[in-house]
Amino acid sequence: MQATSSQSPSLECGDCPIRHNAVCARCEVNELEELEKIKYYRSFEAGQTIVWSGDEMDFVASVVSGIATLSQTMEDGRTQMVGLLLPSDFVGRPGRSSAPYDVVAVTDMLMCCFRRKPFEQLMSTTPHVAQRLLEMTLDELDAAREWMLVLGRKTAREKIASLLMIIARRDASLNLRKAEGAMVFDLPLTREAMADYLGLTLETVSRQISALRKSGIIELQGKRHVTVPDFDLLVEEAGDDSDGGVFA
Amino acid sequence: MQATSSQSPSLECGDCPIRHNAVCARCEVNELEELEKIKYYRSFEAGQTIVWSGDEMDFVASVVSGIATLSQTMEDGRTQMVGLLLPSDFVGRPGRSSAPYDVVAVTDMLMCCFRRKPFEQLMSTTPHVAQRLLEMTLDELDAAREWMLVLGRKTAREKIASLLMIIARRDASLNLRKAEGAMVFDLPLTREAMADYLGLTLETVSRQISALRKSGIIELQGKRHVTVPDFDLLVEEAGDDSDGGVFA
DNA sequence: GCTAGGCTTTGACCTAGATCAAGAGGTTTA
DNA sequence: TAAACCTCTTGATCTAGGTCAAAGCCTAGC
Repeated sequence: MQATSSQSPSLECGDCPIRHNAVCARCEVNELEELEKIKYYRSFEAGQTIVWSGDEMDFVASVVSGIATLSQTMEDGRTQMVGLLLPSDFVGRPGRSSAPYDVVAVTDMLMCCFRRKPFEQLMSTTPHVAQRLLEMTLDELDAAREWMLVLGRKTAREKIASLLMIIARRDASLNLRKAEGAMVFDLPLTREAMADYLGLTLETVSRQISALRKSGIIELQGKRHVTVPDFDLLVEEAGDDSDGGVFA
Repeated sequence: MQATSSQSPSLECGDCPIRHNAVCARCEVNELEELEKIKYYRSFEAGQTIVWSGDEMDFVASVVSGIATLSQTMEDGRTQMVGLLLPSDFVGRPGRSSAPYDVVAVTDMLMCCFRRKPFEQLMSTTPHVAQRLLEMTLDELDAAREWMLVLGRKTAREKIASLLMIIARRDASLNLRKAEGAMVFDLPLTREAMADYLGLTLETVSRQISALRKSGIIELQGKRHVTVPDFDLLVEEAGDDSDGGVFA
């Protein structure tokens, strides 16, 4: 972790926006106090690399606000995004000191960090943290496997539709709405980042978005603002039987 | 779980071949006794479907011996394998009753099963089971993400080399050897299963295996018996920087 | 207002891998 | 001994998506 970052003013766990979804979700008041003692906040700017693959990583953290990507790069430059980090998602792995992926802030971010050793210590004494972390990891594993189907078997058009679907669902759940009917949201990713996530080139992403627009599946206001007139049509295009939810 | 299966004679946990790798690896003697009380064995024949996606699944299990695949299928028949289950791997998810994937026995198999409810109960009282399960799930998440790079960005030739590499590594670690120099092993999968894992067609798999043979990267005795004269050359072909290990 | 530098779109062309088709081993059944 | 079935290989052709190239749009800075 070489990136510079600013220290932020402290925040009470009780007021924390991710209090009921993050790794601390299941904690009792006394457990929360233990966490409170060792936590600290860091913020990162859009575009900043938070962790470089291979680096020592002496902390773990929860995303409080903002979005980051997790990605792998081959020697020749080909890159594949392997995860999208949204508020309440957990970064780092207890028991491992070096980072296996690059973590890059897509938007400005605030993270709630814990030094790794004290956190590991705390995990063995407060079962609710470990329980919640297991639950979150199992969800992420499901999401990764869902994505393997997208990468391995879906067409470019289906891939784009799948990504839009996930973003729309996530956005809906964030605003406590249901994923159905007409939906409006912003794309948090550039065309290139979308391509990295979908195993495509940015040109193909651009073409397929245009194609979906021409078919009336989506409407665009500017490059990033999307309207989906009928969510069911989008789901259809994604070729998806699962009524999703892993990312939700 | 509709599949018929035979009940097998009991086995002492102390003599169990996966005792030190499975979900029970960290258990103390007394914890093992608790597990012993609720475990039961089932065996399955090669080709048998162990669980159908969507089915109720009222048990969880460890693979004792044999190999199974985890896969997803779209309505139109496209399928993607999302995991390979080897001895000591865990199947099922505490807290979830319906199976998200098809689980199919590739070889004859023996599984050590636990009814889900008692297992969940036991998990909350014996921290070592939950701890180990978290560790195993994190490893699987890494493996899944490693595979996302293979599916999203590698060429057919690199995909095949990656798969051979994983199988060779796993085989070596099973026989307590190092993955290096000359290696010999059997392919546990048909060309079609390999294609399902790699997001390719079986014809492409066949062609690329022939191509690797012609380049001298591998030698074949029959269809399934493989000799790798120089493991480093294979790793080179896989285009892999990571010195692997996630599957090991 | 003008220019520079990101993003994004679109076009023309090319290629890796899919699809379609035929046949070669091998092994089970009869 | 053959017939029926697998699994696998190889060839011919097609196409989705990649590659290369050129502009179009926006915002930022001057």
